[in-house]
Amino acid sequence: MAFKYEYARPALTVDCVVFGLDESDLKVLLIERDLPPFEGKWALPGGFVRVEESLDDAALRELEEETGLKKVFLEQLYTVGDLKRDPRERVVTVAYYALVRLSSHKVQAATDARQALWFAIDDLPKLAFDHDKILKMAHERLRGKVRYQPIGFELLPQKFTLRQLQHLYEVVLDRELDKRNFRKKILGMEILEELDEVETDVAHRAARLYRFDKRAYKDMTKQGFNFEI
Amino acid sequence: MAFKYEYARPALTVDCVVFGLDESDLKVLLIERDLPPFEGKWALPGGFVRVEESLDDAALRELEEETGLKKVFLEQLYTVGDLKRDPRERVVTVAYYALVRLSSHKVQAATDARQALWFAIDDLPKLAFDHDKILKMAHERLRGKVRYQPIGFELLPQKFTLRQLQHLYEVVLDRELDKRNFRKKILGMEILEELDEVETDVAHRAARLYRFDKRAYKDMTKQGFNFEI
DNA sequence: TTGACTTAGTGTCATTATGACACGATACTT
DNA sequence: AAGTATCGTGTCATAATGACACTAAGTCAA
Repeated sequence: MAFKYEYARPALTVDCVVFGLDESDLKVLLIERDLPPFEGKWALPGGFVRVEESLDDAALRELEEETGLKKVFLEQLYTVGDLKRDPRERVVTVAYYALVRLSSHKVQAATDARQALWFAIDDLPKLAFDHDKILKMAHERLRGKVRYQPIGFELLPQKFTLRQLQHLYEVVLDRELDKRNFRKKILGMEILEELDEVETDVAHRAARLYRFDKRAYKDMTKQGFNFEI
Repeated sequence: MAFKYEYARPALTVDCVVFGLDESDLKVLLIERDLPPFEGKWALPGGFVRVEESLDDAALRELEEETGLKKVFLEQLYTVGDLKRDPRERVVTVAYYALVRLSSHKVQAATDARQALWFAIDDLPKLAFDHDKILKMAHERLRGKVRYQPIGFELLPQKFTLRQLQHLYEVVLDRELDKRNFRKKILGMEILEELDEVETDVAHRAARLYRFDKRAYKDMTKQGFNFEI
């Protein structure tokens, strides 16, 4: 009990909503808590912010400690500070959301977590604290932002087919898109690099692979281009 | 020094970027600090979050204490927690932005502030801490959000002319809009209530007054309507 | 009262963007 | 060789956008 202050201070934590995508669903990574409160319950990965680290660093550190994930796309979401959200004491949490390429990251539980598991967003367990509220906000943010910022690519492998890209938008936006119109629109933006490769290991005609051309996108935004699906 | 914790805790504050609109400019409300650090410098109104109040309440309280403003539109913006942003110690601040009807609120400096003054957004003084960075974020958020959420009305009197509404968008978006197209678009949305009143005290033909019909807007959003300028 | 001045209020048309829609080509499987 | 699954492609009707100019109404000053 070495730190003393004149006025009471809320505890400060970070929590992360980690999204991933597979062939069928949008998924969220949850951990099973290994400590009270809510021991044994599912929760968002997260933990206390250290006094000598930035908020972003805290989120990245907790993510790695509890799930093994590194170098993921991470953006701040919202800060929640309701009075009774933690039964122990006043805790303010800075929530983040992260997007990961599901196929290329192995998750592994570690500190403070018995296990880390992917859940389909339509089939979630009950969550500890007010994490269901945070998760819902993150989902809404993703749905909104994916339409006007090219962040969806963070959910796909670096090389992907147009089918996969369309599938991403269909899953995140939760509605079907017309194949021809989608291809017309996304190719018309000229932000995809067409590769001389096709997908492998499929039992039918293989589709061409593309890569998101970040450079081209940045150049175009400077000239007033707006991404929009 | 009555409060002791096992680990060091950052201090937690709130800061508010308050926007107002007059006949010519978008304005921001700043206070002249009456206490160190940055005593005598201009800054965003804000202050420490009490352990028994929510973040939103803290923002509203600080706003009233330092500027006299009550019952304003307020939304959370971003949480900033860089290590050296406050010279005294680690301070994490939850930033908010507020929109007020400039004409109907008198501002008055109080606690911790020598004075509170409106500054045109293109003619700001140097600010304390990293408040210029926060202000810039708030401005970008406003520019972005005003296009797809009907929050601009918070900057106008309850009864306004289409000229004033168009002027709002021109000032916030920083580009000219075509009068006929603007009127066609906004009236076509059917979210404005046409009043049987015209503006007064103008030295030319008086324009009709309108009022934002929140009820109609809410009903329409439920049916999939999207506001967009 | 009249003429000058200032802003209100209004419609068309060309261009562009959107959204609906179907089929032959290709590659793998049996 | 036939079967099957997905790839990859174009047209057309409809809707949305954006450019553009004049008359009407009211105030003010001579």
